Amino acid sequence: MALKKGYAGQDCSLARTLELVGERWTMLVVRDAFYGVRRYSDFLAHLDIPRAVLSARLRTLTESGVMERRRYEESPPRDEYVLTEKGRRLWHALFALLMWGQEFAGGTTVRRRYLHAGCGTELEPSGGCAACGRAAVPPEEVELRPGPAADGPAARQDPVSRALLRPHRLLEPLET
Amino acid sequence: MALKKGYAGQDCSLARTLELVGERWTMLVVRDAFYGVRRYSDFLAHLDIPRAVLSARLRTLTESGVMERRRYEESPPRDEYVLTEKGRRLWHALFALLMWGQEFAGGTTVRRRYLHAGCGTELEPSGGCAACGRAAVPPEEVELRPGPAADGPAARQDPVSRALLRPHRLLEPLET
DNA sequence: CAGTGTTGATTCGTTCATTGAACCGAGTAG
DNA sequence: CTACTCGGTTCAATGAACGAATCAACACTG
Repeated sequence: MALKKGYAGQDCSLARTLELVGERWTMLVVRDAFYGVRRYSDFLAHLDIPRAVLSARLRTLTESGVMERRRYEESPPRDEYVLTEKGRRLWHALFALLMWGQEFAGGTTVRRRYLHAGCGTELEPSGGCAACGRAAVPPEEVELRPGPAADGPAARQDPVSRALLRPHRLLEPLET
Repeated sequence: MALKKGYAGQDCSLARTLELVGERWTMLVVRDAFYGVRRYSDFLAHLDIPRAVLSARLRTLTESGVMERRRYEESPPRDEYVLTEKGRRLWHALFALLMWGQEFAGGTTVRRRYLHAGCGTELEPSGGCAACGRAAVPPEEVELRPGPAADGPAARQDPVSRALLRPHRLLEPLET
């Protein structure tokens, strides 16, 4: 996991959470999985992550039950990595971190907007929907849309980034 | 920050957030700050963190405006580290990670409970209060109480851990 | 059926971060 | 003067991340 002894001695839910998803890159892999990324090569292209690290992260995520490796084609054999229920439940934590970054670490450019699908309202920073009165919108009901700064000069040009310029339901496989 | 180039190329709120609070130990330092820990030696005793790492984390947290270093005694000169508004706004993300760990990474033992102070209701996993209908309870209104497994055999014995066995309002300085 | 391309990796040398112990300096109490 | 506490820094050893190269399985092309 992390370094020498994990967070030994910290018998705390947060420490245990960080053992699973607190390593470098792990949360970004999970974020991409919410965005609909499923294939090794797509994670690789979108994250600019060393291959060895991506392999290691996908392995620990599947071993801990956050993601699941699934054969979706027999010939040629192709596997995909998808979030399990356990993984999907990370949405609120991930969204909270995202909103915090948008407010405090971002500057002014909004690259992506998160809407409550159907209702069409933008999600609250708390992850709820003001229009519906839902305190916690599950990721299946969230639609991702490009924000005003989505296609700016600093935008990435890989296939995944381009695919994310189209409105897209979270967790649905991405069309690259 | 992190390794060679941070998360260069990931122009995303989440990546920027992780640049600030995604390093090893950082979130645990922030958690302790919510618990009321303020002094270098108390972080050290409670976290079992190498001194060099604690110094580095406190420095980056103050440099990025998440925490503030404050002189609270002139002779002998003593400083304390407290969360800024920017830091306090991390509460919801931190609480979401905590709840996820309690459900999925914890086992069955609940060491701490989080109540809406005044109202006395236990917080929802979403961070809201069902009784008051508040979608997002701010940390100032959260009371921390020991749960059933708080004083179990695996409990730490440092002064900070012992102080946390008493009911305690978040962010209030801890009496050690 | 040899050559080329794609996918999903592993291996390896270099660079960087973490660890834990030792050390240090300011200040104070005895 | 000595001892002790607080809040660090320094240092050698270790482990993780990086990026490039390589590899194996399979499909497609000519």
